[in-house]
Amino acid sequence: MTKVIQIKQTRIQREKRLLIQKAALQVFSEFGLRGATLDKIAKACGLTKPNILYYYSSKDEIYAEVLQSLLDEWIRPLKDISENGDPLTEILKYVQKKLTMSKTKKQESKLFATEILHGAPLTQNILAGSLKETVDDKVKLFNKWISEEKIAPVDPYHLIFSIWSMTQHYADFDVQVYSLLNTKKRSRIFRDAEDFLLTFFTRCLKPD
Amino acid sequence: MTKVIQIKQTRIQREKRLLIQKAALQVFSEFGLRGATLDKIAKACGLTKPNILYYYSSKDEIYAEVLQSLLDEWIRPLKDISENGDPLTEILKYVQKKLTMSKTKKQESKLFATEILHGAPLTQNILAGSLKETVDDKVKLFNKWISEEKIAPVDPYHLIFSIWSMTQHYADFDVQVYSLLNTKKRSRIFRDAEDFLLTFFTRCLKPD
DNA sequence: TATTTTTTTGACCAAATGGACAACTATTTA
DNA sequence: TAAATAGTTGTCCATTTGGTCAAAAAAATA
Repeated sequence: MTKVIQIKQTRIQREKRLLIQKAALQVFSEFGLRGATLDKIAKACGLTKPNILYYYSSKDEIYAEVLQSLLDEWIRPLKDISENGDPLTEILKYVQKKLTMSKTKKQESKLFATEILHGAPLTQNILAGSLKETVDDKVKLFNKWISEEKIAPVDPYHLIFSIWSMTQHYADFDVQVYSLLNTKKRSRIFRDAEDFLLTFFTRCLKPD
Repeated sequence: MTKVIQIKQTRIQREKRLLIQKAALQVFSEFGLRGATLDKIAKACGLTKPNILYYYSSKDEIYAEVLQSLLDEWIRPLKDISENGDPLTEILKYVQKKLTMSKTKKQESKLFATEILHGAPLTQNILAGSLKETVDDKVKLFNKWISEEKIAPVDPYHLIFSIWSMTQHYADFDVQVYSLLNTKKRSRIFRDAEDFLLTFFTRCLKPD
């Protein structure tokens, strides 16, 4: 009568879970948690609804997992800012990485934005936990660079916010950005944005 | 048998429609179009669901009206940038106004962000219409200022995007911003943000 | 105040949706 | 290859939700 608990994932489980996650990311980022339905996710990955519920016990569980795996990826580039490199170069490299992510990980960016926008019901503890740790760590580093006069004295927290907002804008608000540019400029949004941002941050961070 | 069509709004109609709009803004900005329910809106304004549907024929109609009245307000400060003032001062004033709006019109900002994020289904034509007109107009002005060497040569479109993103960040991502700051800094977010942004844009836009 | 018009609401409906489950099929494993 | 385990699906159910409607209540008007 004892129920056997399965420990190791089978090949099929790995494959199908990944398939579902991909489809879910797509659907969640387009419609949000509430707008997304299991039927939409099912259609997007070619499985049936009960089949999806065989791998995940609820819609919320899928959402939580997609969000979790996204968050790890989200924090990483910030961690990569190195104490040893040239301060300005390190920061500009971070800006570039974030901008690239806006281009290649648009769905992830939008899903993350939607989550925060609606009060981060599932993310609060991560924001206040591992993300805060990393941010505080880098703030300390930035303050060190400032005291050594290697970058201009600006509030490090707001500097980080400005990098996040300006880069993520090109993913989250892409519809608006596209609407406002003509065809010519549309084809080189990311090149222009990179030029702009690098010039911008260089001017702002160069020590006096 | 002819149905009499009512032209003028009664006092009660004006009052109740406003009441519903306010509640709807609150609910839509917190839950998004799909997450918001008529019951939630009803509770938020103390009316019954059928009563709400006496004033608006559908949930979508309420959403459309709330969004419309928000958009007008949204574009206005950009229009106010004056050709006659000092270029840098005019732009900094605009930054300040937008930042203030992030503080005082948080719900509006979030609702707008959610709409764009999810593809701007109801806003596309406005983005490509009156907003684009205003933006193009100001881009021309900025380019004039650049050619007169009154501000530094930066891409005016991306300059506008940067102002929007950095200021709106404090409304849309408030949960994240709050989570990452300690109590001391939390109490003066907007002061610090203003300092940061004004320094930032001054450094970037001062002609060489 | 009597009549008409506007406003309000309880009860109801149909569609959408998250999820349960038993029966069936495919895959592993012994 | 037989037994056991994993995977799949059609069918069903309960809840939520946008919206209807007729009747009652309140307000405006004559």
